[in-house]
Amino acid sequence: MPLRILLVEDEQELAGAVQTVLQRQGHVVDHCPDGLEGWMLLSSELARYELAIVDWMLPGLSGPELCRRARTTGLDLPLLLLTARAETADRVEGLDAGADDYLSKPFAMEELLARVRALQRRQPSYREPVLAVGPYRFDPQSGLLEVSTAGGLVAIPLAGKEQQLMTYFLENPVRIIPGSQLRNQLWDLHQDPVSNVVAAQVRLLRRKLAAHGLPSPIETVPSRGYRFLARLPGEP
Amino acid sequence: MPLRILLVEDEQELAGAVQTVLQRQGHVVDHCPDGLEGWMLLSSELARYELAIVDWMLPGLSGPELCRRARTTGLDLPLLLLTARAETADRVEGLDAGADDYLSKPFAMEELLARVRALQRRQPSYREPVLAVGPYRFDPQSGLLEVSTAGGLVAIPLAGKEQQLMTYFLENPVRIIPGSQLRNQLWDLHQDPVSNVVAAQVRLLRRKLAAHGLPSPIETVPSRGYRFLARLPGEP
DNA sequence: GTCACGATGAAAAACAGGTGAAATCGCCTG
DNA sequence: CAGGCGATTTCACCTGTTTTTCATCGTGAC
Repeated sequence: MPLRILLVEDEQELAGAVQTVLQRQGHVVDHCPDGLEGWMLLSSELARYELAIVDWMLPGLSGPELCRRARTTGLDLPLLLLTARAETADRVEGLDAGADDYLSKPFAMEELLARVRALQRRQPSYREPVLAVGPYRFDPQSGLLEVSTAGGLVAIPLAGKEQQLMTYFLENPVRIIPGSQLRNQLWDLHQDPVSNVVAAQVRLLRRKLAAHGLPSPIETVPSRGYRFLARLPGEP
Repeated sequence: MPLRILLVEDEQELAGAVQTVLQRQGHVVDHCPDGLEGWMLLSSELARYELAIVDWMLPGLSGPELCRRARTTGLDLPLLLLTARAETADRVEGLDAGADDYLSKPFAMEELLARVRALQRRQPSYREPVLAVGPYRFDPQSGLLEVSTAGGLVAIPLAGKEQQLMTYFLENPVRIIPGSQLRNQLWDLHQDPVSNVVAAQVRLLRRKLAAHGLPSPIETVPSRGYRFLARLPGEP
C-alpha cells in the first residue's frame, strides 16, 4: 500500500507540508524543487517511483514538459499535476502532456490524499491483495504474515517497515537483492550514506520470525546483498 | 440520520450558505467549486458520500456531465441538481443524466432541506432503523445504545458524534478501521491534519461505556486503526 | 593478519495514540 | 442578548511502539 513518490515542487512551505502528510501515510517521498532535477531522478531509475506529483510552474523544466518527457520515454507511472487556480484554463495542456490528474491550488491535504489513492487504484498494476511464496503469505490488509509450518499456521503481525521489507522480498524471491537497492526503494534519498538502516531492519525482521520459532528465509550473500528463500523449517 | 454530503457549486456565497445550513442539520459537508474536482472527490471514494448536490453550470465539468459519469461508473447515491431558473427547460437533460431531483435557483433553504430529506427517504439504501452486533443494539431513532449484560439491559444515551461513531462501528464490526477513514467519513475535509479528533471522540465513547460498567468493545490496533469487537463483559 | 561488510544489542530518537483539563462551539433559556 | 449547558475540539503532556543510530564484534577474502 505505501508508495514510492517523487514530489517536484519549488514552494518550500507547500512541499514540506505535502511531504509530511504523505510520509505520515507511510509513503516514501523524495522531494526536489527543480524540474530538471526531478526529471533526472525520475529517469535515472535510482528508485522505481510509483507516483510523481509535479508542480506546473517550476524552475529548470515545467511540469507539463516533465510529463511529456516521461511519457515519450515510456515511463509508466501516474502523474499528478499541481496547478494554481488561475492556470485552470490550461489544464487541457497538462492532460495532453500525459498527466493523469491535476489538482488546483490551494487544496486540502485530504484532497491530495484522495487523489493519490484514486490514482493508485486506477493503475493497471494495482497491487495484488495477497503475496505468497512457498509457505509464506503476507496479507497487506491485516498486516499479518502467515507461515505454514509442520506444527500448523503461525500468524505474525508486522510493523510498517517490516511489512514493506517483507513485501519487497516476496515480490522478488530467490533473486539476490543488493542492500543499496532496498535502501533506494524503501527509504528516501537524503539518507546518511553510512547508515545501516537496511541491515538493522533486516535483523528486526529475522528476529521477529525467530521469536516465533521460524528459521530465517532471508539469507545474506556476502558483499552482494540479500536473498529470500522459502526454506522449510529444519533445513541447511 | 446525518449524511455525508458533497456540494459542488462555484458561487462562493451560495455555497457557503448551503454548507452552513446543512451542517446545522448535523450533516457532514464537503464543498468544492469545480466540476472536475468534484468528480474526482466522488470517484476517489475518499469518503462514501451519501448525497451530492451539484450546480448545473460549473467550471471543469458541467453538473449533468458529472451526473452522467457518476451513473456510468455505477456510483449509487442520490444526486440533486441546482439549476438557474432560465435553465429550467433543460431539466429533462438533467434527469436523463441521472440526477434524482433538481431545484431551480433561487430557492429557499427550507426547500433544499425538504428535498434532501425526500431523497434520503427515497433511497433504497434507506438506513436500517436498528443496528445490532452481539449484545450491542443502537437505535438511531432514540439515540439509545442498549447493551445486554449478565446483569440485565443497560441503556445509554449517545450524543451526536458518538452516535455516528457507534453507527460506523456497528456497520463495520471486526474489521480494522483506520483512524483516517473514520475522520474522512465522519468529519469534513479541511481538517487540521494533525488534529486528534478521532482519538478524542473514541475516548469519549469508551469512557461513556465504562461509566456504565461496560468493557470497551473498541480495541486499538497500534498504527492500523480501531476495531469493534462485541466482547462480553469479563474477557481479555 | 587486516580490511570491509554486515551482524548485533543497547540506547536514543521519532512517532502514534491516549489522557485530562481547558477552551470553544452551538443551542436553549431567561 | 447574556448566561448556562452539554457536546466537541484543542492543548500539553504521557506512554508504549517502531525505527534509527551507535559502538562493537565476527567473518570471509585477500
